[in-house]
Amino acid sequence: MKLLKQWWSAGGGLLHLTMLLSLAGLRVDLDLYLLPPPPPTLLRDELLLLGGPTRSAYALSRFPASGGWGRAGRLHPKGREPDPTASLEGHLLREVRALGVPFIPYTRVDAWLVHSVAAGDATGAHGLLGAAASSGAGVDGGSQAAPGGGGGPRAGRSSPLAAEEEEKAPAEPTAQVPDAGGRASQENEVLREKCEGVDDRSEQEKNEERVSGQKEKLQENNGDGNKVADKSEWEVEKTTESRNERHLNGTDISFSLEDLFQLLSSQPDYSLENISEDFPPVLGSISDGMNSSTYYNVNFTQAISHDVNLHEAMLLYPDTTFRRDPVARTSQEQFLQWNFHSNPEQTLPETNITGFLPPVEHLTSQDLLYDLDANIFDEINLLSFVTEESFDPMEISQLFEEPESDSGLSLNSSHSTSITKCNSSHSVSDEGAIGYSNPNSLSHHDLEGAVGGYYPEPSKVCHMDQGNETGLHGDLTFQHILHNHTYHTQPDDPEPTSISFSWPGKSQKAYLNDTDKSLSRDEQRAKALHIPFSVDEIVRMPVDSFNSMLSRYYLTDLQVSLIRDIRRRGKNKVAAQNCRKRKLDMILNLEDDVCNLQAKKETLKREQAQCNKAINIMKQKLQDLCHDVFSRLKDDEGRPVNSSQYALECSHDGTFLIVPKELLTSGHKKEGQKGKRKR
DNA sequence: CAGAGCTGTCATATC
DNA sequence: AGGATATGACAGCTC
Repeated sequence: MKLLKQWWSAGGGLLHLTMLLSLAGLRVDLDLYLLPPPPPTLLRDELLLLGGPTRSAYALSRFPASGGWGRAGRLHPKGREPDPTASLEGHLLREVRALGVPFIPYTRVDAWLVHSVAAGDATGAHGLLGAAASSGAGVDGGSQAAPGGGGGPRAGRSSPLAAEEEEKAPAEPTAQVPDAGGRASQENEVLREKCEGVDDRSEQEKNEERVSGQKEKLQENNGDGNKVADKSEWEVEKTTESRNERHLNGTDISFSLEDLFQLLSSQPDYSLENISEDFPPVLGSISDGMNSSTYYNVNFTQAISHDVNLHEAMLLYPDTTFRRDPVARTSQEQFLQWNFHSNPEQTLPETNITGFLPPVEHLTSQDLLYDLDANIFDEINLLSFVTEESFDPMEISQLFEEPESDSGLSLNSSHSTSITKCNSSHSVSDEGAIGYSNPNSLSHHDLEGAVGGYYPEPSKVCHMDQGNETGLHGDLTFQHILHNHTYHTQPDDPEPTSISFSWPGKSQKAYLNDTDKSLSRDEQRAKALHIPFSVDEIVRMPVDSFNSMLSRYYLTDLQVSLIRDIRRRGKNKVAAQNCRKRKLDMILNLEDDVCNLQAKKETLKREQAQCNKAINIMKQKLQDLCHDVFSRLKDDEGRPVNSSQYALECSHDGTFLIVPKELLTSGHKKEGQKGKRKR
């Protein structure tokens, strides 16, 4: 604790705290992963505390004015409100605040932490585990597990996992601080050999033992563990929520970072065993008597000493720290390099540590850290919204800042938003939707298009750990949905079935950026907030289904707001496209009409010309006829009739009259007035 | 670099 | 009255 204070005061920063926790195997990540967004109130408050302007005023402006931790609002279908403090975040916040740290971001705890929940260890036997699972990996947040309950503050130490590992571990000499890299390497080798010699079982065996051990411990500590395990999910939620309430009342709030570290040291999978393979043996123990694991022989104090200053690390690794090198290292390796090698000349062992941190589907804060800049603390709050490995705070900030958006709906668009299924043997099609139980409304394709999300059933939360498939097989179907947020950029991309994922031909960041570029902004937003539906679903969903979906599933206000925005924008986008299409059609139709009318006009003109021509012909014929008639006519005196003075007029009875023109003109005025009849 | 075209989004009107 | 739809206007992006 003292070191933590020093570390913080030295500018180590929050990120280092999270990194340390992450190194310790807890994997307290800056990204949310399974977590809902952080509480807006906290975000605002902590932003103020941080004193840094947010780059996402837009995002903040969209935050609901109220809300609790994470999925505030709907923790349970019955409407039970969540326990705002029943979470690891709450613990950490209090703990770190006690250290004078103004802010701790929303954290992510997954992997083995979740196992305790999935295995029915909701009694809080692991204390922190329960808290972590309840807040982080627990899909249903605090309703799932009892944070710090049951097992009490030292639950981590009494963890069956810790006990189990301690039994397996040989007596290890007291950790010593390495004085040089070479010595550290030697010790590391020795340590690795010991570890390998002791723990040569398969991961699956260990996981099975862990699960069984958790259950046993559950029975020991709570006595009703089986009852809890046998209870319905809703009942389990009630039980754990009641524990949360107890926790709220302060009866068992004594979790500390020490506990956290101790607990971490007892976890075999993700922490020290693997760390020890790749890092100099950081020996010794936490000075305050923390029951550090002798088996793993890792000292967080040393880790802290190696990882003193974020800014220093940034200066030392200006090029590599925040850039993913696709060829030489995985992101985890880079992170470790950044985190542990304050000496730039000290090279990182090229050991594959993917067993420590599954890369693709579990890119964690380490990944984020590459993208953080010197103003990283201004972005920490935004990191809280980051739920995907490919997001960095800038991206998230921009996501919510940029006024223009691409909801990903296009008449011709075919964004590939499918979730990569790491294990193709587990289909999601027959398990219903991700928090969307209407089988008629959600197809398999829709599921693949879901942008993120979690399943609201807390009991189904578990980490996608291959070693635990035997014990948690029934839940694995959802694990792909819950934990695998890798998105194909190419539909034909082979499914990443291996934990060791290599970024194809380009840097990880570039790859992720490209991947994200394939997603619309709304899709990215939905992904960031773990909206358990695809944008396409949200938009195309019928109104009734949409409304029932909003009311049926645990969605935070922010999620609901985003979903509605996505639907509104998507609908409007389609409407705008249709409108433009109609407008274009109208324009085209009008152009056709114009052409048709012009053609008709020309036809009429031609007809008119022909008629005029015919009329002229007729007039000429009439004139000739009249001339011929008058040439033959004689008056009474035998003189020829002047055609200029007289005109022929045909009467009704067929007779012709020779009428003087002046009479003809006046006769028009006076009908019936006729001249003299001529023959 | 300017401009046209396309697209997404918002505000508002209309249904 | 409220939601869905239509549309004008604007801005960003691409060519």
